[in-house]
Formats: sequence, structure tokens, C-alpha cells
Amino acid sequence: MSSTAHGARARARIEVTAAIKDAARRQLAEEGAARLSLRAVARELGLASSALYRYFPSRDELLTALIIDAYDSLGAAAEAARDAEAGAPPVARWVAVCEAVRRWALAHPHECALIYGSPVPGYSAPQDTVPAAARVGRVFFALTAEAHRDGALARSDLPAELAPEAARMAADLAPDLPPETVTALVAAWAELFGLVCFEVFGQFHRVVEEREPFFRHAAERLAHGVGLRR
Amino acid sequence: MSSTAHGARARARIEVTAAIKDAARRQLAEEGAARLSLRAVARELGLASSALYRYFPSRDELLTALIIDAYDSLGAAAEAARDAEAGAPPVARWVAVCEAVRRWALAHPHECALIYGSPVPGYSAPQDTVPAAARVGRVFFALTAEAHRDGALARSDLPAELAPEAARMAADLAPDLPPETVTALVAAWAELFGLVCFEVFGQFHRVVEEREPFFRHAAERLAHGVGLRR
DNA sequence: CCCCGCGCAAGAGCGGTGCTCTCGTTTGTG
DNA sequence: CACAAACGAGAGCACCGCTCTTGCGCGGGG
Repeated sequence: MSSTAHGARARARIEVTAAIKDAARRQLAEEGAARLSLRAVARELGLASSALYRYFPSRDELLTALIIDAYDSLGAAAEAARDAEAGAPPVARWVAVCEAVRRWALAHPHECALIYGSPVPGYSAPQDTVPAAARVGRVFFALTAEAHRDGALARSDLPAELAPEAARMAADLAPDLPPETVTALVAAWAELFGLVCFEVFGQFHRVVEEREPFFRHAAERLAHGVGLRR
Repeated sequence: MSSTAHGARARARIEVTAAIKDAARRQLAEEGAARLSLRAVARELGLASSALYRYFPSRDELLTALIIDAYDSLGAAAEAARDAEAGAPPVARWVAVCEAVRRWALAHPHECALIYGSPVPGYSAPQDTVPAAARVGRVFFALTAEAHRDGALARSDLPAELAPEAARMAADLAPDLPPETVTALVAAWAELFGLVCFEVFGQFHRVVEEREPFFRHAAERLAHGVGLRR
């Protein structure tokens, strides 16, 4: 009984927790984070609203769980795109990953808003979400590191005032990449999400119409800026 | 009497409206858009909550007014930075405007979240906000157009699949600029706000530490990507 | 100049929210 | 087998956005 000692209970708990997250995710996709209501989730599950507090201590904790899941989902989509083009030249893989990120964001706009839009509650707990958030970034770093090993990475220079910070970032994030590449990667990462969020949040409304080729071209330029040349 | 026919009444109305917006802006800065409460605004003004509905038909309408004001405030900050360096070379002016945008966003994080973060209510009215939103963009377009007139703009090429869309955007936004420049400008605009929002929303936490030189360098690279060379 | 009417603020009230506390019941384990 | 921990339900608190009704007071046309 020790393996399933509290196994039945624990399994039920896991199932209910997952059901709560599923219902919440559904509501999130339909209504957005601001409209996500614990009571509505409870109603959908046929539970009393107070029962949910056995599983999540607050609405914000539930949102945090959804945030982590969203990061994971996005990271998985990016990794899949990277691996799908394992043999392709670095720029093509880079663009493929960027397009996967964009597709994920367009398919899950509210999840995208949850993780890259404004922090929803007063202030969310960033600590739990940090490892999950890093997963997407790692895809770009790994891609670039591979290109670097293959000698397909152009180098550039860096203003002196940025050299120490670039060295520190490189040591933290990718010791095998040149500091100016790491700096460019971090900037490209932020710029990519600027492009994606602008489209998802409607800032391109009546500005950019043919968004796919526009985005592809922008992603290619980002790759070029990082130093990928083919 | 025609000019001030309902003048006394109208003036009072304008004053109260402004007081409501001021109080709301204060709460927005302290608590964020999600926590902005009509009742709290009414309490701060010593009014009954129902009285506010004489001035704004709903909470979302009040938020829309704040959004427009925020766009205006940001646009004014950008214009001031552009005009402050009227004689400087284009790249320096570009970077100055970028830094002004960043400073504004860091000083008004919740306003920044309001306009560039996820849409707060179920879905806000974009139509009223479109002209205000364009104001910041115009600063970058005007700057680049000036550089173009002075012959300080490098040209680049564009993939064929993007040519029609680039021509359309150029016709809409800046007929005096080459289409590939307009395309690059729109992308740079989105990328700039990616950089700014990532910093404001905390995505650079424990990643980028020396953010000013990092941002300046990124802004210079954006200028270079648009074609500004000096 | 005066009185009518419109604009305004107040209050009560509806349905909703997050969250807490209490109270039976179930359930797995020592 | 009995005990304790986990659990669900329900009532209740304070707050929210929003509506409706009521009564007051000031502005402006006769």
C-alpha cells in the first residue's frame, strides 16, 4: 500500500487540479485573463467556489500555474520547429522557430497576453515562472551556438561601454558564444516578441495587412542582425 | 450668450471630468489598470459612485479616455526629444527619441501596460484610439523622412513577395520614403516596443542588468537597420 | 425678476467577484 | 477500528460595475 498509500487521494487530487486548470484555460482562451473567474470555473466543474481553495490558494496562484503552462507550451512549439528542420541552414531554422512562435501566439492570444502582456494581478510571482520562461530563449541560443560551431556566425563589434555587461550576460547565458552575439541575441529575443505582440494585440490593425511575408522578412533581418548569414 | 450659453454648466462639467481622469490616472499609476475601481475614484472625489456615470458611461470608457491620454503623453515626449536635438545627425536623434520612449515607459509603467500590454477589458474600442496611437510613430517617420531628404538614408532590398505590401504601406504611411524603408520602419517600431516592454514588464529581470547602455546599443542597431548611417 | 426645468448627486439595490470560516462527511492509515 | 487528515458545501463579508429612482439646486428663458 505504500506506493499507493495516499495514491488514490493523490491521484484524485492531481486529476481535480488538472480539471481546474483545464477549465480555467478554456475560460482564459474565451474571455481573457481579466475575466477569468474562480466562481465560473467552479460552476463549470459543479463545485462550490470555496472548494477550489483546496487546490489553489488564490486566483493569482491559479494564474501563475497557467502562466507556467503557457511558457511550457510556447517552448515546446519552438523546440518542435527547431527540431523539424534539423538539417537546414541556420537562418532557415531561425526563421522557422520565429514563425512557430508567431503561430503559437496567434493561436493562443490570451496565453500570449498572460506571459508577455502586462502583469495581470497587482504583481505576480516571477520566481516560479523564471525557469519556464527561459525555455523559449534557450532554443534561439542553442540554434546560434550550433551555427557558431559550424563557423556560420559573423562577428561584429560592441561599444566599449557595453563590453562588461556583454561579458557578464555571455557568462550567464551562453559561455560558448561571443559576448556581442549574446547581446544581439537578447535584443533580438525582445524584438521578436515586439513584432509578435504588436500583431497579436492589434497594433498592426490597418497598418500591416500581409503579415506573414512581413514577419518572415523581419525574422530574417533579426537573424542577420545576430550574425547568422546562411 | 451663445458662446457661454451653457458655458457655466459646461465648464463645470469639463472640470469634473478632468478631476475624474486625474484621480483615475493616480489610481492607475498606483494599482494598475486591473485594480482601477470606479468606486474608489468616486470615494477619492467625495462623490457617489453612481455620479460618475454622468461623465463616463462605463468603466471601459474611462479607461479608453486614459488610453488616449497616455498615447498623447508618450507622443509628446517623443516629439520633445526629437525637437530637442534638431541639429544633430539622424542616428543621434533617432536614439534620443528611442531613449525618450524608454524613459516615458519606465516612468509610467502602468500607462505603458495600458497601451502596449494586453487589452484590459473584454475588448476595448480601438477606433477612438487609432489617431492618438499614430502620434509616436509619426515622430520616427518624420525623422527618417528628413534624413532621406538630406541623403543620409541607405537603401536596401526587399524580397519580391513583400514588394506589393511594402508599396501599399508606403502609400499609406509615408509616400516620400522608399517602400523598403517604410517596411523597416514599421518593424523597427514594433521591435523598439518589444525592447521597452520587456524591460518595463520585467522580462529582463536577472538577464540584462546594465540596461541603459544595452538599450542605447539596441536603438543604434535599429537605426542602422532602417538605413540611417550617421 | 422669477419660476420652470434640466442637470446633477445621492441612495438603494441587483448580480457578480475573491476569499474566509465553519461544519459535516469521506477516506486512508497507524 | 478509531482517529485524523483531507475534502466539499454553504453562509457570509467586503468589494465591484452598473441601474433606477428620488429630490435638490442652479442656470437661463419668459
